[in-house]
Amino acid sequence: MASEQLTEIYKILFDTFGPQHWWPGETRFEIITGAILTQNTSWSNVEKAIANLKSAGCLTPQKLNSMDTAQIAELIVPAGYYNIKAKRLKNFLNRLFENHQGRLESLENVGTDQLRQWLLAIKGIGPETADSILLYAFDRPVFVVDTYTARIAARHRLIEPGADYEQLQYLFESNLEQDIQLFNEYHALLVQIGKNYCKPKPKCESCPLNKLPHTINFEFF
DNA sequence: GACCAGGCACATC
DNA sequence: GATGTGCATGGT
Repeated sequence: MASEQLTEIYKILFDTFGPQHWWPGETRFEIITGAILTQNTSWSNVEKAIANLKSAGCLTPQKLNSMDTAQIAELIVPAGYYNIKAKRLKNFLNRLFENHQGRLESLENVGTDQLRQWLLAIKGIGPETADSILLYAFDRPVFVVDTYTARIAARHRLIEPGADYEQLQYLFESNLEQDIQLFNEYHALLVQIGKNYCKPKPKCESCPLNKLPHTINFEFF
């Protein structure tokens, strides 16, 4: 049964790594900004960009919205893809000011499905970024899927290799309690073990999940 | 120097 | 609908 396996995996990960305290970020807007900046980028690089924005006093919707794309790009260089990410931040802000007067609090009243659609309609926000924002900035019970989630689920035979985002999300959401804190911790723990063991060149021999009764199959990768 | 990172949009077939 | 490519810095 998938739910039992998912619960067992969670237990091992939590016992091994402990609470991850996600999302790192002092404000809701910092979390949203980080979610866009971390697209296909290591968090250590994102931290430098966030620090630049903070020390420039730009980490609020109002301040960032008053800057042009080139100015933003300059500050977020360490995060990589800085031109496209500056545009994506502007896309988000443009929509936030058009529809909600630049007030993030105004989004609190929007239903989860509707908020997800609103986010996905912004160019540069895909399913993972949208769901990260929903879970970590707006405390909605949405499971965040990323490349590690896909690899780990496939290696443990929980899903077909090549499964798409929706299928992976359904696997977790339909087999776990709809618990915001559980979803928060689970995704963070998957990233943690992913970074350490579940890379394209995996280190399965020493992986804590290798103790599980079901085997990991390398043939797919 | 190669490989990888907490994706996404767009072109092409 | 599936597959390929550009975007870019910084750590291992």
